[in-house]
Amino acid sequence: MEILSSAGLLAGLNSEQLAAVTWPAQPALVLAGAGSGKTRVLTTRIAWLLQTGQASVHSILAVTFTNKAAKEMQLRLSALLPVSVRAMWLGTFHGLCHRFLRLHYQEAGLPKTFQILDIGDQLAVVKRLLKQLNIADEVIAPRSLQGFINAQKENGLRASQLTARDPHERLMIECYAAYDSLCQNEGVVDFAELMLRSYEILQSNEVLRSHYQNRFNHVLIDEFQDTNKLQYAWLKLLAGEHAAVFAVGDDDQSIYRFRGAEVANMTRFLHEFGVSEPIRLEQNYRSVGNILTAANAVIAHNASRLGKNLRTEAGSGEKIRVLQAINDIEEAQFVVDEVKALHREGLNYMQMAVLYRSNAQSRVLEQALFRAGIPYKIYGGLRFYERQEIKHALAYLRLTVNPNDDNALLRVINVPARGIGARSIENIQAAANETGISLWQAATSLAAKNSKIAAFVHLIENLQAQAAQVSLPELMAAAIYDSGLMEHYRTQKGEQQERINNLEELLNAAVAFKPQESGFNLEPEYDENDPLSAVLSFLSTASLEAGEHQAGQGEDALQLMTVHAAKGLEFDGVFLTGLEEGLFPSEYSMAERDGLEEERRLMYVAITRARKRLYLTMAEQRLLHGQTHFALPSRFVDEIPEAVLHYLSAHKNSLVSRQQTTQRTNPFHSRSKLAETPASTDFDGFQLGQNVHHERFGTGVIIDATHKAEGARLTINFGKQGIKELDTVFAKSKLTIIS
DNA sequence: TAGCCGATAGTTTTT
DNA sequence: CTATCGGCTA
Repeated sequence: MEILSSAGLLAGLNSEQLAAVTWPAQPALVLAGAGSGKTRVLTTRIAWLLQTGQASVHSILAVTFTNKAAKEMQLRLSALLPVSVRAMWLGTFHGLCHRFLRLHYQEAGLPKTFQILDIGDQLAVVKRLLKQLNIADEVIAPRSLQGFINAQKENGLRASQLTARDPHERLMIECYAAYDSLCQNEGVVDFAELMLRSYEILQSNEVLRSHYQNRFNHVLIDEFQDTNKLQYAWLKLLAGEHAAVFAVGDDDQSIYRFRGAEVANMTRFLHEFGVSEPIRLEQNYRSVGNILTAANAVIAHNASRLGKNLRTEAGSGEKIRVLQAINDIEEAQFVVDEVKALHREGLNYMQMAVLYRSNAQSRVLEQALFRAGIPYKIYGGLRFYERQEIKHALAYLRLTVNPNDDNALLRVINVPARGIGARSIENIQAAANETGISLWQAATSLAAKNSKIAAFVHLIENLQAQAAQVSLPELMAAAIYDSGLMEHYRTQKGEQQERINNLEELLNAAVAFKPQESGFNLEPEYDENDPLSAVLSFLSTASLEAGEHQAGQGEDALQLMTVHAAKGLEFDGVFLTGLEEGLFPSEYSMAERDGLEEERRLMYVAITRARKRLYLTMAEQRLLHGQTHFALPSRFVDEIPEAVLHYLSAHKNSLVSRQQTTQRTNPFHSRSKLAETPASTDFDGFQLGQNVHHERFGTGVIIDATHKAEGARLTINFGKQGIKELDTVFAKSKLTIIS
């Protein structure tokens, strides 16, 4: 096989990219702007390191956040190099930690068959724990405890390392400790535990630490701005003194602070790894000039940044189309009309996306699209391996490989119903608590007295016997059919066909599953002749790669998703909807410190998704939680230079543009006569939803009003200035109606 | 043990 | 508005 020359590998890179790819074996921080060829730089660097003999596949550690990104890198890498990238430690933080723990389960104090808890499983454990400790939901809400535990773990802190500031916190910490020991007893680990446990082992076990520190001399990280405290510490520990850490990220695209991501890790990296200046990738290969101008202008309003300005060699392109609709329904209709028009012009639906800040906004869009017969695909919602029937089927498998998994037992002991009711389960739990054994052990001891329990025990024992002998698909089939699960869904009334299909799909997945490719079994310890290894891999993959959000691949469909979900994606045409104060930027975020900057980064991410055409839309009125809300256009729209914007009127064939030269004190407020709000009561000359100007507070919208003996009392949302209550008797002279 | 009812809450979510 | 959950009843 011909080996590509180094020159061939590097051909076509721009000077910035070349500098990054061929950076010497020293720490580097690459500031990779949106659409600047980040993945290419990352993969080419790895290929270059390998090809020039600076590194071997064994000495490279490459980390991503998503499975998608990891797969993408693996794919591109194998296209660049004839070597097998299988042996490389390339994967997600959690995937790699998982591999580490499987390899060193003994050092980690875990059973060989330990199982992974996803968020749903974790919540179930937390609920069970609180019940066990007799703590009411009102005292500690399960979700808040779950959040607390995860946040602490992501900060690298165990319960024993925490000090309480108040009694409530002390209780939370006690629960955290109890939770950890519960998980330990049951042989299960949550996502954060995968990381924390790995980190702790590396820290305490010198043999392992020096082994890995010596092994990895190149550590590469993607999306570095999204790392949390623990991930940073883990990387630093693994890298040791000598590894060349190559961190790639974009501080302007840090949008996961609510999940513990710390942008500050970027500056921290510069200091702690002695990097004087980041390498900037500012050449954008995605968007036309006007879109980049908008993105640059918006993000320039943020104070805390490392600084970066995207440029393109493409032309300025079309202007960004802006539309303020009367309400959310009209906004959705506009999107429908434009999507239709673009599709007629030859653009695939797939190449267009409708983005919104929160999932709740999708409904109106969905209805309009459905009515118009436009195929669409919504991202978000339940993923394949999170579905009830799938989790049930997998719980049988989990119980088979790890009978101490109380979670799994409780999930399936009476699904399908086999006469083990609440009181029987209570008996089992009581027996287990008494002697400190697992539910499974308690159940086996109670089987002699209870035939229903005996039947269940027999079912699981039968699966266990098969596990050692039959293949994964056969075991999966046994779990689905012998348990009666399939029969259960077949005989249940209602729309169960979907669940049956999913169970069949699960069987297909088991048949198609290749443990060697699951990314967890690349080490010599993996025994491909041991059926149990395949089952463990399958279960782990199910937890760590919960699958696609929605099926229906291959179909040409319009893409609907939140801005968060759109990160990393790109489309020819993008509709950025719901650009209203309070919604985007969201009200919640504005209460938080630096919350507005995070929202602005989100806006930056949203804008930079578009290649050629970008629409910014907003509604004056929107139905939220069953109530009509009035809002002003998002401040982010005002932050975009007028020169790249093109205002559209809200009516008929939508593309009718408003004269560019129209005096533009505030184009949003020059509402057309046709678009007048439906008759509303008069409040001393004012109306609900009206836009007004106040000499001190600026522009606002009347969101509430009450009649008074004399005049009226108006509640006005002045956006940045806040919501004010004004009395017309006093304020009338200071208020001007502008629409 | 399913099914119904009322109360409740309701940003974003890579693993 | 509307999805979800816990408690209660048939």
